[in-house]
Amino acid sequence: MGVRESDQERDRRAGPGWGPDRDLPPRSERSAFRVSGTRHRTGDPSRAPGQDLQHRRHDQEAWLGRRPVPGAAHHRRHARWLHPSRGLGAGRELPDRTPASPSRETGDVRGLRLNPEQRDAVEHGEGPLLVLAGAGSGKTRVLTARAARLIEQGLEPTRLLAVTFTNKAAGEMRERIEGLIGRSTRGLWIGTFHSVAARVLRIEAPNTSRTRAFTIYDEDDSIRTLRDVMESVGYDPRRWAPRALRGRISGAKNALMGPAEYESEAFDLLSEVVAKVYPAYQRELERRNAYDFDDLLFETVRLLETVDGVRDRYGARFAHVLVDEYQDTNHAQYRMVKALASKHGNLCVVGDDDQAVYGWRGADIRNILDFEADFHGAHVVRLERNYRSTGSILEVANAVISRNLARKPKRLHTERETGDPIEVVRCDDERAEAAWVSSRIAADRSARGLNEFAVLYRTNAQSRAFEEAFRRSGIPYRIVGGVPFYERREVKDVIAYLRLLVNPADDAAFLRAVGWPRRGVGAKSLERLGDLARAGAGAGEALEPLAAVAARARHEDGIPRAAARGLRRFAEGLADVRASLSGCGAREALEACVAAFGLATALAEEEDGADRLENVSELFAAAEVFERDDVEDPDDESTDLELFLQSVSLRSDLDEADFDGEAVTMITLHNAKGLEFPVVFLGGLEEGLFPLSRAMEAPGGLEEERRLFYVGVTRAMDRLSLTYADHRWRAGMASRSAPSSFIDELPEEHVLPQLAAPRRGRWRARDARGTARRPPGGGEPGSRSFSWQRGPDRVPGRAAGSGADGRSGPPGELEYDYEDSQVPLSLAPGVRVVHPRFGAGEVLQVYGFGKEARVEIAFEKVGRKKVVVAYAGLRPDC
DNA sequence: AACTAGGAGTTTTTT
DNA sequence: ACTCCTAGTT
Ligand SMILES: Nc1ncnc2c1ncn2[C@@H]1O[C@H](COP(=O)(O)OP(=O)(O)OP(=O)(O)O)[C@@H](O)[C@H]1O
Repeated sequence: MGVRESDQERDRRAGPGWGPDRDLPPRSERSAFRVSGTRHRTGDPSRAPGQDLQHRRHDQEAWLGRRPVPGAAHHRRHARWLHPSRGLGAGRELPDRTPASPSRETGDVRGLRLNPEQRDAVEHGEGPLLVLAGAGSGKTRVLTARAARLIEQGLEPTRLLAVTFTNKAAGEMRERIEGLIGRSTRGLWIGTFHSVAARVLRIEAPNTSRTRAFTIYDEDDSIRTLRDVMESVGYDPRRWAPRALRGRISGAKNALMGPAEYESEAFDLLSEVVAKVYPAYQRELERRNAYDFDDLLFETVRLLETVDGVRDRYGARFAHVLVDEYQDTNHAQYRMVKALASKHGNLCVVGDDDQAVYGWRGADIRNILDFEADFHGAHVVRLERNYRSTGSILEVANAVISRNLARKPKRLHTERETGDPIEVVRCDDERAEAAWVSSRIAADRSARGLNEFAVLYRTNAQSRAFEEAFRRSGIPYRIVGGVPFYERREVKDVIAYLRLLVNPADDAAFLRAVGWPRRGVGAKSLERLGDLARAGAGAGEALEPLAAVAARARHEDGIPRAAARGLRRFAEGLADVRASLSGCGAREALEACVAAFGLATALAEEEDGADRLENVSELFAAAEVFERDDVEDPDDESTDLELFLQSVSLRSDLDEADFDGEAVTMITLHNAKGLEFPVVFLGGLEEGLFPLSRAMEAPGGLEEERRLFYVGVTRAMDRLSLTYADHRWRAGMASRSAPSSFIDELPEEHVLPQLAAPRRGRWRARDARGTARRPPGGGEPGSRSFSWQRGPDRVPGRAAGSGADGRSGPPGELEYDYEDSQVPLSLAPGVRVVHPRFGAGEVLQVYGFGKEARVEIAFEKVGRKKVVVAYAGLRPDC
């Protein structure tokens, strides 16, 4: 995962005399070494902390003269967080002030250049502190420097808690602090709210209803569980979408509303259902020894606020609490912070209300705006100088954000040169957009390293076109976030076995594992198994885990012979694996499961078996190098496997096989918050996509989208290009869209006159002839909300003329010919056609183009059907 | 029980 | 496009 690194890089350069860190090879190589260095530690918990440090130092020496073995770099956990823009981009800034002496000895972090306000914040003593400042003003630098300074002044790292909003930010902060103090930050609690909460819950397990080995349910697990629960409470999951229920419950938990509170506030039909299901769902999670994401926060707050002594214990344990991106905290997080810092009030939060982009998750900007009133006597620092971007970029950012009405005015200035104007590029479609970006990068490649480029976008789906373009032109890239590989079916399946090993009560894992590979156990048998569990429990008693019932499944219980055997063997297999494991290593456990249940064989036989196997072997690699240091604590006795699984659920680890070499970064705007890149391409600036129409449905949605745009703009250090496409494939259908309204908000003087990317392929609009055929209103009323929206204004004259082949088509039609397109499309919604078998009908919807094109047709006789144009033999009905 | 086709709902953003 | 679920088939 890419994260801002240049700061750290600069910080390193700041001190030519800074301990062993001087003369570092490029970042990536260092991480490569860390891989081998830290591998020793994995699975060797007996090693004393001191030894560990020595190891690290040893590695550091090795950096001086050696280059790493290529390929050794995979999966060192922090490596992934390194900022792509490390290196060149970062180096253009003058070195920071040189410290008087190597800081490792003196404990001086002031070699890091800080302006007076920043220094004020860094050196602020006890008591609450708020740094409220705009983008690129050095907030994170302050937070990091402050942490480093506290440690250098002798505070044990274990007594520091630093909380961030995303995993990337957490990893990055650790890196930065380590960079500053030149040694390991072992024992420092640093992580996301969720991971910190999970850790508290592990340590405090005796004070909770769960054991230390609890499972963390992700959204998918939650929904499945809810479905089960709904059924047992008597609601039909087809009538009430479990997904919607989950949303409500999640919202409630983040507002710290338990089932009882929720019930009293039920206000509509759905919430009445929720009120019934919520308590049952909580009981079920407890039975399964599981928490869902939101429980982590909820339970931690409950623990801190209501269980005697817990809050004081953590209050005493942490002398200081630091929170980054505070504007994105929701109520539960706020209460958690408050409880943790209540004893001493040493709470330092930094944030920017203009970058609040998680409202949809319950984040409340008031947390930061009211901080002063809330934490009495808080010291407030404001930073107004931006150190990141050129004048043009900053002006654009200022202009954009000033459009927001619900906002405290704030203006950033920079001393940097004006720089190049930003550019806005119009493209035909997403492929043209991606092609333009990639040709741009290819052209600049000689001048800049690929790590200096980033492509930002609103939705993950947009990465695909870029990916293809980069692949075509041989430009290495890395995708941050996206669909994580552990969300793939096969990976989840394999992980289910591990989960069951660790937490036998995890029915969701049981159901997954028992269903794959096939072992003669079907839905009926599983239902019977559930009956058995119910029969075995007395009234009010918790049901026995399904995995346990499975161990004694018998034909006499009404389970088919084969199924009963399958169940028993499954249970035995698990028991065997459990018995055979000598240690608690994740890799070891994985291997044992794969071997015992023939998982690899089963996978290999599947459709894209090779790919799936590949993914599973990546899982192996991830398990292999899993390190517990980030989650390690003297009070935390969890095993490696337990921690590994929890990390997986928290998405804090594992990644696709990304590598640390030179590569363009592709990342969503949300994920990019907090990062910086010399050259930024921000794609998809189209009305409906960005600002995203769905997001605008919520109150304040447009302003939040605009803040997100502001975040995007302010990621750029030197150059910024915005692109939009006239046509785009969205959700399986072609759409046209207008340029984003955000483009109109840009100050002209800083924008290069519009460019248009060269055309690729052929999107042709046909009009003129046949206009009469156009259906009134442009589409079928029943056919979703889609319409071609070909206003007369959009199709000047005969557009691109008739097709290359001279054929003309119906009106309002979009035609897209890529090189391989052989079937010029002459279909559009509303057109009447005749099918050789189904007869006459009217086109409702067109999916895809060329050979792949399919149309949905409402036939007069047989109703709606989807047919493949290339094979259907459709003729116009005239 | 296992497989398959068809359908329905999603495709914002993240922990 | 895509995944997941359901219903109907084998
Ligand atoms: N006093 C300073 N002197 C030189 N460079 C600085 C100074 N303060 C910050 N910077 C640089 O400015 C850039 C932005 O800093 P930082 O990331 O800490 O800002 P931020 O306020 O956290 O930004 P954002 O809100 O956008 O995440 C970094 O490259 C950092 O190294």
